[in-house]
Amino acid sequence: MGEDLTRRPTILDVARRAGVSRAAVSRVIRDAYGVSAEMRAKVEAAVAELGYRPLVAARGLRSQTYTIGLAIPNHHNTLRDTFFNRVVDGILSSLAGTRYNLIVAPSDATPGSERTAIEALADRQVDGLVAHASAESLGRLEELNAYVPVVGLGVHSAAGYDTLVGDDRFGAGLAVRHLYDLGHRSIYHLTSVNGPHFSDTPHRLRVVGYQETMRDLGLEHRAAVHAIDEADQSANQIGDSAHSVARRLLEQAAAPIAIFAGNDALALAVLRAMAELGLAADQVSVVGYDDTDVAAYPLIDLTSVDQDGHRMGVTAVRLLLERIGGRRDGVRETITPHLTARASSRPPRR
Amino acid sequence: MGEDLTRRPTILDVARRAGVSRAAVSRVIRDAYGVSAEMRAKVEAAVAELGYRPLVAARGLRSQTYTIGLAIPNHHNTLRDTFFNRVVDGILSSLAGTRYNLIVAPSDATPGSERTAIEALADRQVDGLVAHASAESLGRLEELNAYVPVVGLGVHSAAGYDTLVGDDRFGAGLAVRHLYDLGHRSIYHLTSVNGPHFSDTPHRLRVVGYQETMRDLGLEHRAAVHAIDEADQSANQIGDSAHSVARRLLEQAAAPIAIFAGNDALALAVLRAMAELGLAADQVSVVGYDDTDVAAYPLIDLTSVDQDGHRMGVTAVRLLLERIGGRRDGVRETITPHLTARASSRPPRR
DNA sequence: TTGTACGCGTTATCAA
DNA sequence: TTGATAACGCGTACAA
Repeated sequence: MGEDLTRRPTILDVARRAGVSRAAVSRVIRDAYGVSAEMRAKVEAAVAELGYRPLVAARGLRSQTYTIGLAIPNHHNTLRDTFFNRVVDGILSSLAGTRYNLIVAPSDATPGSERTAIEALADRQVDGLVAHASAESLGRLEELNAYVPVVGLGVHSAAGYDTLVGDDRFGAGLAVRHLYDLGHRSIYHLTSVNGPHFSDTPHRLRVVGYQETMRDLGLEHRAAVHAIDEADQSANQIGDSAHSVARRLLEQAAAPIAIFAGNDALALAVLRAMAELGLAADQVSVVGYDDTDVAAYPLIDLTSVDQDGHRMGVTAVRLLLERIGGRRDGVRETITPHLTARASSRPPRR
Repeated sequence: MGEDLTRRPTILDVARRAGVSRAAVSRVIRDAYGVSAEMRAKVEAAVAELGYRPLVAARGLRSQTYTIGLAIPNHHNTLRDTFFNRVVDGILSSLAGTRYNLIVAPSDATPGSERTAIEALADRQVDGLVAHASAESLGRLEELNAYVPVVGLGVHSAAGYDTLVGDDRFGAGLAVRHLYDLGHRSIYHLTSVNGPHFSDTPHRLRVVGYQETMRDLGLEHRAAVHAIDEADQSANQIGDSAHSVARRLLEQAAAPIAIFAGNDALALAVLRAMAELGLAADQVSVVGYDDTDVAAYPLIDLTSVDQDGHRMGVTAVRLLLERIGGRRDGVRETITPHLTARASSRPPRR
């Protein structure tokens, strides 16, 4: 046995072992046309004995890598939402049974980290790229789209590549109408202003949806948006900042009121302030956004709007496979959110 | 401008543009020895104009890929813990400023998914592989370690590769002693039996640590382990199962008691049962494990043992770089956990 | 049905 | 200091 264990076996090792040519091995591996049963048996035996696996890099140099790349943030917030985990779930379930693998490039809050993650995937020749991009990376995604199909998650602006967004205006409407249907008329909105790029962001669109729906319900004169500025705050302080804003709001407004929060973290800050002030759900009703795992936990029981990350993952894969299959033009898909009602929203006490 | 926008620029495109050889461009890119200032300027200009980036696959065929691979589960539990997010944080922070990129291969609960993730990274020639492996993959990691440095996360069994574990026995001791120091003597343990491989798993080691510490404290006759069998349960039912076990425990035991839960999800089930029965922390004190984000949320305020995922990530990178730098033998590193005391643990009411 | 030969983009070696 | 050329592992025309 002249096996060299310090080196990964190559297609040539397999060919020698099986006593055939490299081309023959290649054909068996890819189960291409023109392989006799005898040849197949010999080669497969050699492959198994050596534990041979083709190198994606070498393969990718001539054809595809059969890889889908996903670039997402991995920020550590006080309450981490599970949205991207669900997206990953969706992608994995769609990819199961195909030849494609998923690799994820996570980014942190460091400047340039998001760009690094995106380039890392492009440099590794993914056959399709799904990216959650902030404003700085949108242009680069456009360029990359010339070489590889791109799906932009949460990209609301126009783009030459496929985009996939949750319908935040609609979702905000769901929250407001849910509270309205319960009997609430004093419905406030709590939002988070994160950074200088506030337009076309999910939070901004939820504000718009809130205002539109209040107007449609004839409540525009009672609409009030309270904003938390996350710009110059560290992760741990965000919760505190939201908490103090929520607390002030609760102390000033006359119960019963309802609060639609721009995300679950903000909603939890409200719940905390409520607990401190001894307020119950029929005095202050709260609806969050994202439907994080925490929201479903029985002691929290927070009504929340679900963006359906799983479906986003499934849809992203479908879009990529369409583009890989030949579609040229960019498409925009919208995922309609739905509301999960829980104990935090109740009819107002009379 | 004869630029072909449908193709990624190659090193040859750059060489032609700059009027030099491919080798020269390569040297500038890798800033190797023997490049004149003039040559560097010409090449860098051409690189910038074309937006050239080297292909990792082609590079990897001759040398390294400068890639660290991380294989981790992405399971959707009712309360998702944030441990792996912190590991990613740690890896990213260690890799910042180096040439290395991180790519993650997530696995789901599908049979073979974990193996697929590990192979996907190996097939892509990562220079180092960090993997959270269940029992089925341990052998394969051993094989792969011959070709690429491997770090096994949470691998307690002996192995030829580097392993990195939290000291679960010690962590369990921290929890028990914390409750003991508060004055508790009736200290129970709630654990989760996940699957057939219960030995050498973190949960099993926490049980051992619990029993050892109870013995050291002279409380062995009062030690009692209550187990939840997750084996044939779906993700959503786990919480319910834990909840009913917790509820029975609370109804049968005479308060004040203390419960050390094998993880935060189990601890939250206890908190929920306590809320239903109207029990406070001075009647039932609870300590969890993992220090998830939820634990720190003020309305939950759960005392918990922290595995320090961030440090695990940092350490994993250090181990890999050591191996890449030449170390041959496998090493075992242990991360010492620490306890964060919160409102869920209190001195017992007298 | 099988084998030969070339090319993919890059780096390493050697010569100039 | 630079350039020509041979690898790296694999896929695929083309020839046999």
